[in-house]
Amino acid sequence: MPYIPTQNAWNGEADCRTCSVRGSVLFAGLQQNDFDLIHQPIDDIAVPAQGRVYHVHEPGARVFTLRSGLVKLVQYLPDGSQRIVRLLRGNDVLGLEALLGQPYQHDAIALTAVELCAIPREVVAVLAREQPALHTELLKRWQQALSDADVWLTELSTGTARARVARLLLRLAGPRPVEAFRLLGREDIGAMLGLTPETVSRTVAELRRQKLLREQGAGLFTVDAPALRRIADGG
Amino acid sequence: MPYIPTQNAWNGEADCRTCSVRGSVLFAGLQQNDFDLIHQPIDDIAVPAQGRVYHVHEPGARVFTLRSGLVKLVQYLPDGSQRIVRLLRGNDVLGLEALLGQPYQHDAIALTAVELCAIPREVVAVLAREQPALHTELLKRWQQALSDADVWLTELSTGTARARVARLLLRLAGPRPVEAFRLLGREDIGAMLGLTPETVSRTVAELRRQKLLREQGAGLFTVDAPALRRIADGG
DNA sequence: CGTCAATTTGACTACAATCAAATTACGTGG
DNA sequence: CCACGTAATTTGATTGTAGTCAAATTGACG
Repeated sequence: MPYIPTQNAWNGEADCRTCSVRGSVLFAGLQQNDFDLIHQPIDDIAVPAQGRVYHVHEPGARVFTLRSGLVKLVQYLPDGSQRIVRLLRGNDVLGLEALLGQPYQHDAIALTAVELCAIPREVVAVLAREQPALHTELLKRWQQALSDADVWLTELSTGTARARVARLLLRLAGPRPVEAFRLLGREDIGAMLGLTPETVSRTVAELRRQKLLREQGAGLFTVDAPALRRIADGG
Repeated sequence: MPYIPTQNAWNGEADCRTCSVRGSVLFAGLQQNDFDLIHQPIDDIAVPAQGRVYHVHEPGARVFTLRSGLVKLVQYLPDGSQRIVRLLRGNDVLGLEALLGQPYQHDAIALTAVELCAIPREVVAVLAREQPALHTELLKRWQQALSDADVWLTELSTGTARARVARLLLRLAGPRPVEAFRLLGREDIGAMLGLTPETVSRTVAELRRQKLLREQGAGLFTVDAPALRRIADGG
């Protein structure tokens, strides 16, 4: 049962010189004439929640910049069970493997409604050749992804269920836990932490009883960051 | 107790135009005059078992090519416990983050006696600029590392202790499990799989009783690959 | 309001962690 | 080469935590 019926991406604008990629860190510093080098369309894409951005093993034709929303990268085990190996949010890049002519390594699935720019790999290749700055930026993204993967492994796959859930909540809450955030489905959380949905449910429920996780209404939550950090660090 | 007394690298040859980096996949295709671009020494380094290639947070001055031996990349949790996030073997590259001017992200520790080439980041940068082929090769290495990290997480941090150990053994045995291999210490195996040394010991012992793992003498082992695969896939 | 899926809760089991002790392997110096 | 001391590994007994299976509840959506 690894396969969820595919909900395809919705293709929008055919060209987006004015689109916000230009404001994204990835493309910051490009001049107008750099955009003249682009001979293929950069698509502006919207994907609804649960929709697929790309499918594992699909030939990697485009690199994506995430403009808004949340995307999960999923990998499958032979027995059909799944593991979420990374979460991507605003301004993250996905599908970098396309630049090497490789097929995509994961299923990329939208967790919320998502907007992204789909850039043909040829376009990125050309721009990178002309613009060393963009090029360096790409390398940094690659390294960032790698570093994320390592931290993900270390933090979210080690320790008790309580500690793992605490670490994930801190991550979802963001660097300064001022604003409320939306909680993910129990199954997704389980797939990130290597736990069953039931265990996640129980653990979350307990944290809520202890008021370390508080619902603000409309499915939005805030955390008691210091307390969670204690648990995360093995308190 | 996260710190093991550092055993430093042993510096050897000051220059190695004739050294085997040239034969490595990374530098394959370079011409003699490409080597003329090198104005800084490429050191040939030997590190004894348990020695450190580099230390986490140390400024990343050089990229390394592993010529022989086995290296682990280690990351630490706030509580001092450690997790091995990758294993590197012949012809793998480590310390790529140095190319971006970043500090090293891990402790790189030799599991066996190790030989490697230490290449100043400036050298790689220059060569990469002159030789698009090398450049592409670098990107591939980066992507490879990322892909390894994802598989590592999915395979080695998911499922029962039995399944994890089975997957690790298959990995250590190599693609075609013809030749014998050396088993790692129980603590290291534990740090890779997220298990305690005791659990690893018990699990390994059971696999040996079932003759799915056989000692050939001198601490060398062979596996019953098909049987282990069944266990790995949740049989 | 009814249906279906997701979540919660409960009871029980299985598995791995922990603590402790015994044994083995290994490097060192006699 | 052997004896010793130390570290690593194995084994045992017990506890604690998470998995499993099942049922009840909630929630979303038509």
